[in-house]
This record gives sequence, C-alpha cells and structure tokens, in this order.
Amino acid sequence: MSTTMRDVARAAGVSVATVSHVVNDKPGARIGDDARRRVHEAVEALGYRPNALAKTLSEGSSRFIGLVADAIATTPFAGQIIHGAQDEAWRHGFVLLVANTEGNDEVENDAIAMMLEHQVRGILYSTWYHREITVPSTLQQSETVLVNCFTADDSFPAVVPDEEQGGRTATAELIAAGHRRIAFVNTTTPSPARDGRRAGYRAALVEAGIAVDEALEFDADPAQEGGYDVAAAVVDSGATGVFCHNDRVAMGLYDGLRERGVRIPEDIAVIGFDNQDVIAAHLRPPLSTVALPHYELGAAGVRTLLGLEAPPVGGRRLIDCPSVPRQSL
Amino acid sequence: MSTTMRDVARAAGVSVATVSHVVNDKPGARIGDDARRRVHEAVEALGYRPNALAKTLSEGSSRFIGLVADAIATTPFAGQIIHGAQDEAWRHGFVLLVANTEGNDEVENDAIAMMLEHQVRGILYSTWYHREITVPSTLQQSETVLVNCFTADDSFPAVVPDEEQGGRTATAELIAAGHRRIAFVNTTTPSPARDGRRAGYRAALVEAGIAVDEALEFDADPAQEGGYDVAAAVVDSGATGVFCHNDRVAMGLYDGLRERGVRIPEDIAVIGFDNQDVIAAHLRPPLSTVALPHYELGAAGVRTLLGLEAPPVGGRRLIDCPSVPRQSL
DNA sequence: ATGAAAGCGCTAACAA
DNA sequence: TTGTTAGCGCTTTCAT
Repeated sequence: MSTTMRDVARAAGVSVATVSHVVNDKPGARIGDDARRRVHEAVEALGYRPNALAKTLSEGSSRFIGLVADAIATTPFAGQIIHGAQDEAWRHGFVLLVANTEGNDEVENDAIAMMLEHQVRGILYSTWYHREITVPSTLQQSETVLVNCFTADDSFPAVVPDEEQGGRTATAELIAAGHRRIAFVNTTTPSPARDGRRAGYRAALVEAGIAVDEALEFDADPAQEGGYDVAAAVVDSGATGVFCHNDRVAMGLYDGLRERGVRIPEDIAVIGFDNQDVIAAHLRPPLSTVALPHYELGAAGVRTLLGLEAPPVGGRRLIDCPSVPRQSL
Repeated sequence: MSTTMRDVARAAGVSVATVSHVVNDKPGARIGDDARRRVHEAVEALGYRPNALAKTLSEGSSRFIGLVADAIATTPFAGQIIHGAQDEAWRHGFVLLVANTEGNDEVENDAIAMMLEHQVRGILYSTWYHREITVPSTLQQSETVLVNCFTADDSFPAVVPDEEQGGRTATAELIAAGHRRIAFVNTTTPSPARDGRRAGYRAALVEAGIAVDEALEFDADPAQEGGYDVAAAVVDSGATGVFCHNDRVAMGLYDGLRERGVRIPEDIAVIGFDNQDVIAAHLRPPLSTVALPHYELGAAGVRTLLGLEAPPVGGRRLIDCPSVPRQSL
C-alpha cells in the first residue's frame, strides 16, 4: 500500500518515534540535526503522507466536525453556511463532514449516527431558514450547536441572524433616503423573520419620530407572486418607500410597479432582505437589500462548538444583518 | 471515554472477536444464539457505537470519498452536485468529505492533501460551471473523477452535461410549439456551453427542415443585463421564439420585451437553460427551460469513482439535460 | 538524542 | 461455537 512511518524510519535509519517527532515538529523533542535531515529526506524521497485516521485513533481525539443541513440543494443559502463553517474549521485544523438530509428524519438520524461513529468533535445542526426546531434525540449524545435555528427552551447553544436589527437597518436606510411614509410588505408565514423584521421596522420608525401606521403593513406570500399581488395596495397606500420581507417579494413588486408605470426609485424606493445574489444584484435597478449573514453563521457556529467563543448566554447568539446598498433607493 | 468493543465483550461475557462478528453480522460466523443475544443486550445497555476510524484502520480501506468544489457558496449549482454525490455515496456506505476552494490554488492543494491523509477512496473534482481544466498535480496520486469539467486530453474520467442535447431539446420545444423563426441568444463567453448549445440549436433546426439563419443568433453577456440589452435586436429580427443561453439572460430579456409591449408567450415564446429555480419558476410567466443535471452529475461521478459504472470510453460521460416546461411558450 | 514498546479500537486469521 | 492474538499506522512514555 502507501508508504508508512515505518518505511520512512527504515529509509532514514532511525526509529518510528524519531520520525513521528520530526514530522510533527514536536516542541520538547531533542532530535539531532543529522537525524532530522535524514528523516526529511526520506519523507521527500518516499512521498510519505501521514495517515490522519491512525493519528486520530492514537491521539484519541478526532479533527472532524459534523454539519447536518436540511437543504443543501434547494437554496443558495446552505452553501454559504457550509462555506463559512468550513473556512473556520480549517483555520483550526478541523475537517467538515457534511450531510444533507432534505428534511428526512430517517436520513437525519443515519447522518448523525455516521458522524458519531466517525468520532466527530461535535455537530453543527443547521436549517436553511431561521426557525424553531426540536433537536433529534440522537444529538443529545454529542456536543451540538444550532445554526440558523433554535429550540423553544434555548437548551442548546444557537447562532441565529438578528432579524430585528436587520429590519431596523432596512427601514433606517429608507428613512435616511428621506422617506417618511414607508410601507412594509411582510411575509404571511409565522416565523422569527416575520416577527423580528416587523419589530425592527417599527423600532426604526419610532426612533425617527415617525408614527407607526398599521395601514402601511401588508402581508404577502414570501415569493415573487406575493410581491406582484401586493403592488396595487402599496401604490394605493401612498408610500414613497417599501421595505420587502425578502428579495423575491421585491422582485415581484418590481413587476407590479412597472405595470403601473411606477418608477423605482423615482416614484417609490424599494429595499429587500436576504441579498440573494442571482436576484438582487441583477434587477433593474439593482436592489438595495440587507444580507442574511449565512457565512458568518457557519463560522460562528464552529467557533462556539470549539469553545473559542463563549457560548451565547441567553442561549442564542445574534449575528448582524448588514446593509447592502444598491440603486433601488 | 466512550464505550468500546472490549466493554461490550466484558459485559456480555464473550470475546471481542465474537462481538465484532455479531455487530457486523458477518456472514460466515457461527455464533450461538445465546451469545448473540447477550451481545445485543450489552450493546443496547452500554449504548455502544463502533469507532469507524478504528475499523477503517484495521480494514485498510476507508469509506471516504472526497469532493472538492470550486464554488459552494457562490451558486446554487454546487449544492446540487454535493447532494447528488452524497446520496449516491451513502447508498454505497461511503461518506463525503467536502472541501470548498473558491478557486484558490493553495486552498485546493491543502484540501487535496487533507483528503489523501484521510485515506479517501478517491476524489471528485468539480467545478460550478462546465469547463476545461488542468488538474492539480496532487490529484495524480489519487483515483480521480472530474465532475462538470474535463481535461484537454481527456486523460481523466469525466462526467459532464450534454450541452448539445440540451440545446437541441430547447430548440425542439420551440419548434413543437409551432415556431419556425427561432432566435438564439448565446453567451459571449467561450465555453463548452456556448459551443454545445449552439450546435444543438442548429441541429434541431436542420432536423425540422428549418434553414439556419445566422442573423437569428445573438451574443449577450450571460446575465440579466445581457438579456435586457439584446431585447431590441430580438424583436427586430422578427423571431417568434427565443432560446436563451441561460435563465438569467431570459430574465433580462423578459424585462426588455415587456418594456416594448411584447407579450410572452403570445408575441414571443421564450425558453431558457439551467432551470435556476429562484428565477425560472417565478418569472411572469414562469419560464420554460432545460435543466442542468447537477444532481445526476454528482451521483454519476460517485458511481464511476467506485467503479460501479464503466468509466466513459471517450473520456467523458454525457448526462442528459431534461426539458422543464412551464408557461413561457 | 534516540529507541523500544505499549496501546488507541477494531478485524481477521488461526487455535481451541 | 468461541477465544487468542497479531496487526493496521501512529503517539507517547520511559529507558537508554
């Protein structure tokens, strides 16, 4: 098979212990310059590559971190979480074991079992949209950090987006652009996003001394169709600025407004949420929005799993949703 | 630490060999019913979970497959490849080790080294868009299958989408809908997609007895902006149907056509390519398109890596791009 | 400064 | 039918 440490030792005329020491550059190891050199040469010559599995077995602790996601395929979001988690894991010498469950409980349990059998240091349990979950019982046996989700009793450390701050940011952008009559097209789906963004919207208005007017708050299906359908009502409301629950709704709203001859941003300014690149960056005009910090969620998840970041006290760590200005306001 | 096979053996009053046999349900192992039962009970009682790493080390062959991707985060496509690869890998008892390189060579080499150290059975090297590549030298040391990419000399087994068949399919849909004057908005970027889809477009026309008219072929930047900009030319061409290089171009074209009062599909039928869900399914009207078979690419990649599917003879295995009919034609 | 040897959790001959 | 034992490739303690 492949060349082992023994082969290297033999070739260098030293013991495996010596090879181990120089290969790992162990701190308190007194190795003669000569031996060290010979080992390095042998490693080169033989193309030696350490067996990480054997190392793990011997050391007793693995360098794996598990990431179970409910929807890698369906959305571009999961990709960002994976990416952030992986970068951060690598930074600390860890490797990601990724499993996609597509919401199937059985697959989920298998995935977790598989990870446990591979001695993962811990498991990141993530969802593609921010929501409350109940964690599978198997997870109790492992260090677990929730990413983009949380439990009702906050019994697991969790990392989630700060929806309220995001809503406040979006609304504040509109206010900063001079708008006072600001509509809010929220989602019909009950969720932390719905409640949080609304709270942020209202807080920003209050902060700016603008009266909250519930007649300016609309509900729409959180997709293009919802935004399109609500266009008439938004126009009728007399709003000069609209904060949309997400970019897809904004995209539909664009269509609805255009059909009515309403120009963006001259007649109505629009801001979205999610910063879904395929959409936001390429609408006409490009859509100002607020980004969901998926990359950072993944990274922060890994950090709290590894204990590099004190676990959030209240249970959930809130991650900022930054503003992404473009030309729609 | 965690409970080992020895603990189970002790608890069940048998040897580790016996435990190993019953836990793995070894075929040619004569184990008494009683012993078998006692082992199972002990496993239950102690919550024993086999250590996959030790198993691998002992067996000498790992159950890992590496997947290096150049852009997990940037597109929804990579997710599909990962998903397909993972499902197929699991089906055969393998686990995916995913690494995202974002096109960075150094990261890529580290990723490959890491995978090799983890004794992966082989590596899937994938790109988010179909293209020619040169494989990193480190990959020579491993079983490698290219996914969604290929080398100039086809020296590595590769699995790629059948662009030509896709182009033919798209065009045939338009023809089947009764169109004879069909425009093609191709990308300006040289690529297998550009050449393949054009070849397919022309082949379909010829097949239907329609003369190829190069005045009906346009080049556009492969994004919304490109589609928008080409709208005037398309309208002027007198085409009654348009095949767009991708869904994003189609999205831009929608805008351009709408501005000119041209209705879809009444005045002009449109078909896209990629089946990018966020876009295609939610345009007005929903966009008919041809899907890039990312899931299947990942799955087929795993299969050829595991030798379950004879490696493509010519070098590349072509995967079909299926039609996804909606309401734009 | 270097080496011998035990052991990580498991598998697979081979004995019994 | 079951147990003993020798590895798998590596780390690490303890001698030398």
